[in-house]
Amino acid sequence: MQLEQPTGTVFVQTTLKVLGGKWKLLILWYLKDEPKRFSELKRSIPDITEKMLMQQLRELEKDEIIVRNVRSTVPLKVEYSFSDYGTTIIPVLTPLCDWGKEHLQRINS
Amino acid sequence: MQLEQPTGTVFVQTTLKVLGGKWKLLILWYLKDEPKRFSELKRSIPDITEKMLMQQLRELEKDEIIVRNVRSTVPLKVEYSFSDYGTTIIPVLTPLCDWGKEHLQRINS
DNA sequence: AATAACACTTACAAAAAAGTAAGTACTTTC
DNA sequence: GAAAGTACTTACTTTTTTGTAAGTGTTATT
Repeated sequence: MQLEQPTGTVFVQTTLKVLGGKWKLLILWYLKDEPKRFSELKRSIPDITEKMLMQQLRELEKDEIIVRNVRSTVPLKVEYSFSDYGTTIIPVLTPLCDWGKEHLQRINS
Repeated sequence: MQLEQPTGTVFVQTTLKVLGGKWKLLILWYLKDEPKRFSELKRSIPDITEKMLMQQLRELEKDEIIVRNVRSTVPLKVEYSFSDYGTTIIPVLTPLCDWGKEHLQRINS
């Protein structure tokens, strides 16, 4: 009785589960250079609703890509930033971005 | 009156539009080494319905990632394979796979 | 004292993606 | 000549994802 090992197909789909959907890549893109607060993210991505932003942040947090940092300062601030583990996904983002750029140029011609 | 240039956020989302969804990465993974016929793909991915397989193949074709080749042999055969342009997406697939593999190990521990 | 900002939460609705189940037209094998 | 394979197509339903719109409790500003 031997268990099947996961294959490449499983691996690519796993990544899509973490990065997929309409907003996650967008959020990560804005977060990758510096931590951002909830309201800053909302301003960076005006089309996202607060509900969606919240939901996607929570999921990225559960997947340990980002961390939520509450600063109990006078006006309470909540900052989201890449976790150490989360930064391992940046080498995925970069080729994704590069290809998208080429593809955009291609379809606009 | 100046038009805004697309940014990195637009680029990553463009790629997701082409690769996103439940099946496309899976299909491309099976296609990347050798051309496959419709029925071969269906056998490789038993869970996909014929409708979904057809739909996703058509979309990948429209995005010019794959090509559809009808061989007018005695039993008519239709082969799907990466286009030359389509192969430019393989450097995206590879990091996607690598990260997924690491992540799977991580969440299973 | 009213208004606004912050970081959310909730109930509900609409839209998009995926699945079900059947059928088509043709060919080959038993 | 019945059954099975190939490459699809269609109508319809279910599920998943996303959006709408309002509200909460706290603090800061005018």
